[in-house]
Amino acid sequence: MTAAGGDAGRGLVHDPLRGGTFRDAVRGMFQAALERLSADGVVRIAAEDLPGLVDQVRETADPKFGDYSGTMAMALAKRAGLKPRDMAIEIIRRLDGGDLFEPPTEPVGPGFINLRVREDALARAVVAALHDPRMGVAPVAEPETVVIDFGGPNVAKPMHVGHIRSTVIGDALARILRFRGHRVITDNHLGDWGTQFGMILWGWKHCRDDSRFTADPSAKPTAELTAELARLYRLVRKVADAKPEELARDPEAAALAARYPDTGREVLAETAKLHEGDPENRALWEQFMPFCRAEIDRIFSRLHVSFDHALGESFYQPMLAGVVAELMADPAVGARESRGAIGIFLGGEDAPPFLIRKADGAFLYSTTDLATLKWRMEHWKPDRILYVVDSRQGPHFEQLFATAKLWGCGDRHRIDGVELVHVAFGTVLGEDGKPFKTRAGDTVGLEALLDEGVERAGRMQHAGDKPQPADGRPQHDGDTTQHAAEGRPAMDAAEQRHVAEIVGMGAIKYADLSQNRTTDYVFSFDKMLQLTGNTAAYMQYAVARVEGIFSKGGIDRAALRQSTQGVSLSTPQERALALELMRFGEALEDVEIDYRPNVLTAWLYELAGCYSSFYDALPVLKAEGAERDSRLALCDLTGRILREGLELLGIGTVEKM
RNA sequence: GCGUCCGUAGCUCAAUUGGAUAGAGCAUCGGUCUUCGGAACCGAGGGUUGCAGGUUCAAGUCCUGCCGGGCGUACCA
Repeated sequence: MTAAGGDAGRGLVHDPLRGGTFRDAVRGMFQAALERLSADGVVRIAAEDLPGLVDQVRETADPKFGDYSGTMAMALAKRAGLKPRDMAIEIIRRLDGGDLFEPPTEPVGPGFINLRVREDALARAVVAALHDPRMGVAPVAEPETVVIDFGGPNVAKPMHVGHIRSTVIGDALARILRFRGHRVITDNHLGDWGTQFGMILWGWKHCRDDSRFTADPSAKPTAELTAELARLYRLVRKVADAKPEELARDPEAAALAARYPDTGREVLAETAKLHEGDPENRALWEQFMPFCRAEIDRIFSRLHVSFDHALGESFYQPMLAGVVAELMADPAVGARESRGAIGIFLGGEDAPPFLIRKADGAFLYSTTDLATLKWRMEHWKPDRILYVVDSRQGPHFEQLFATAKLWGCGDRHRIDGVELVHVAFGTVLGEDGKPFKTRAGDTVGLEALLDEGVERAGRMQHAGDKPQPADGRPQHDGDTTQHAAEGRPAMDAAEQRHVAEIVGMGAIKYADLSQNRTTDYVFSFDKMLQLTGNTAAYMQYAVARVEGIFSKGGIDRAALRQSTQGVSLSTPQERALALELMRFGEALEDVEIDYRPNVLTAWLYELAGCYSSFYDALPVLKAEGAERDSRLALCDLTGRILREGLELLGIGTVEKM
């Protein structure tokens, strides 16, 4: 028997008491009803149409319509020559809600079939989740090996605010897929072999500032060398581009451009020499690389992002010539010479070919990506590879994937089954609505953003939340405790710094993750660092309130989680909270469908909102008996799920803030 | 030119991929404040979803045309 719809199709349990979702249970019910409908001859439904119809089960737009809704009656009606409403009635007649749902009554509007979860079923599901270390979310039935390629900064090139997207989105997807039960392999595909290194080599040779480097640069602290390399990169880039308006603003670059008019070509020559194994360039590269990697590690570690592997472009360098030879020898691919370069003509003669070797003999991004793909196929045998990369590289990935399928990447049988996905994200725009240029020198640096986020979070801790006193005392005077808002727990300076780091970092990550990854967004310091409203701080605050209840009440949470006592959901706030808690698994499933972390942020915001309303309306510690225990159980589960949900986004939580 | 993505409230963004009355945050205005933490809660105002057609039970979403913009378009990554 095959179930349909979402994970149900992969044989997951439908029972919300055993890690299934209510949504899957509803889908299972509709599937059975539709099969009966077809058997009874009301309307013929082909087996292959069933999943699509059953997937039309979703949560309702408004609680007044119940909790879940099926819309397939309206689509089916025409085929059967029935009115949508009559078709809905035929379906309802065959729908068995079991002991999970209120018996459906009659269709609403043009033919919506609405279902409401029974209160006792919801309460039992909450208790089951309370007892479950995974909080009611079962792992996927068929785990896959998923390689996620993200981060991938260019070394020796300073990171700016546009660089956090790949890192933050990729890290969140890795965590979520792992929690879902997949075997996830993360790889930081560092740009350590490209043209930017040619710029640095040229700069090192022509305009290195010796006052910053006396004898042996490797004796210098990491920060000094990397800062000088960054300076050289920015400078040489301007000289090589030789744009009059840029040179007009930078006398040093202008002077160099006048002295070395052929810098652009020379930079490419330095790159080519490095690739050919020129001893001097190779030695410099080896000298710089540990510092560059240390610098990158430092930033990623501050972001709490780690990778299973960091195999940069240089790692694949020895394989590139072989890849090109293979592609040329393979008639299925037909790579050939054109205008001195070597390319693959995927779209016929008219469309631009996929170039894999330049006329000067140097290899390209595309060559490295093909070698990388082959290496990953051989060593990791993935079912899926996700590339979390800027959407502007869409055409590159189309060509890459098309070539990979033609070529086979060393395993022609296997490649057909591998899902290659460009998880594209939009561009970060400046306040003027134009993209931040990686190449423009004056963008907001990533580290400055992180520092400012932490600083603002720190200031918030000292902000008096009551209205300003009449005597106009300054609100922020640097004092760490005296003017803290009443009711806030006391913290020492070290704790405060820790909290500020978590909250500040969370705000920045959340600001990015909460938007649809595919749309461009306008970067705003203030928006990025906001701490009220729909922000990570809102969820972190809800967690801290949960913690506050348990510490103030001296509650034994371990005992609470083993309690066999049921919960009661008699108020609207308790019911709404409970229902939201049970949708954790649905949210995670939906994230994976399109690799969209903002589905999770939106749901977490809903959940935290339900908790805040619950918290505001109903006493917990001051409630009595079974009611108190029931509410404590809801608090515990909410705290755990919020914490886990944030963790899956790479965002930390604190017990006090 | 061709390809591609986009245009939603004053601002920044959502919208379960064709579903019900297009939702949030910020900003504005009003209320909650002797009860577990006010980074909170409750409420109000604010929209011809760029424009014009079309498809159907149903369109911000799909199709056509126009207007405006982003990005890409052979040896950067």
